[in-house]
Amino acid sequence: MHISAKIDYAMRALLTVANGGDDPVSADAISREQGLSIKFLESILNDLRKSGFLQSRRGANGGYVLARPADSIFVADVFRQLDGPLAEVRGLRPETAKYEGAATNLGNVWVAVRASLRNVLETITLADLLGGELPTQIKELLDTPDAWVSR
Amino acid sequence: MHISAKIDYAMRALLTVANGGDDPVSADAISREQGLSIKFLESILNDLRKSGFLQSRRGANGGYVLARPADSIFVADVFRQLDGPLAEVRGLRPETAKYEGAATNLGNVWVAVRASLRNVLETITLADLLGGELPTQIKELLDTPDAWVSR
DNA sequence: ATCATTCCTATCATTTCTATAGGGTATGTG
DNA sequence: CACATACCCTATAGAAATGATAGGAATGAT
Repeated sequence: MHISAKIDYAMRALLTVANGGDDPVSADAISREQGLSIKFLESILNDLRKSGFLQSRRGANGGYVLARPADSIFVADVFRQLDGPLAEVRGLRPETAKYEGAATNLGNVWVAVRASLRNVLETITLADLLGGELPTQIKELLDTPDAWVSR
Repeated sequence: MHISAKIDYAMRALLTVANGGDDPVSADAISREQGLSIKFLESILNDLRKSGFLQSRRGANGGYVLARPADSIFVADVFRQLDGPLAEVRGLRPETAKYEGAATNLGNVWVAVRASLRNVLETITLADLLGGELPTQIKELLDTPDAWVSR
């Protein structure tokens, strides 16, 4: 799974905005705090606004605030709006890919992949990430030291 | 997560070959059974051979056989050889991406994503898929009807 | 007015993805 | 030995995605 720069930047931008509370946070401020290219960031902020995650205010002292509470924005929501479905096979939904002969059961793998991604991405909110308290089953995933090493 | 045509075709090819037992299965036969473009398939079969999954035999009655037992080839192995690491963020390993300020905890999400992918892809073998019996925790993932609908 | 800031459109270089083409090479069979 | 079969290698290429950059228009606060 390739997690794109776009999603990574979008999450960082959302967290920075959420961290600012009710005060608008400007693109420039986000760009500086997170070290992101301003122009690329601008286009992502625009996507986030159009997707209903952010509200913007123009002019002096303008910037962005969350359009919804931080505990109602799940990581999965951001993925779906900016990158499309969590899991696709050759551009198809996992459950729609049909297989013949020896590959009959392969579809089950792709559906299981999607289900396991959902278990992570649909349970974590912006508020969780700001507070540093992740859901129990995520903590369990991270508690095995094995989770932190490359294979 | 985009599961590429390459991985999809590779899995289907491996399963078809595995299904043939000790008899070599030709690229042409795989292409016909699975409905895959012959030339693209050939290049994938070559990758699979170089990666140590397949053994090839040239000439009449040639084709491919598994180079290792079907119960020792995990889906994750195929991903890693053909597509690289299971999860990457901007081309980096999940645990190496560092985050500042409000995004401090974001890295945990990516590590959790990888861990959950491992729970699926590192537990399913070619033999499981041929036999139609998947590991218990995968069955549990698939048993909820929810797993089969799009979001 | 002026300045800060978002918003819009266009462009673009690079890489990845999904192939296709053509011929070279090895091997088993008759 | 000839021949058919089938893998093997290199090169090319169109399309899409990725990760930006540029310039200026619109808006809002003071």
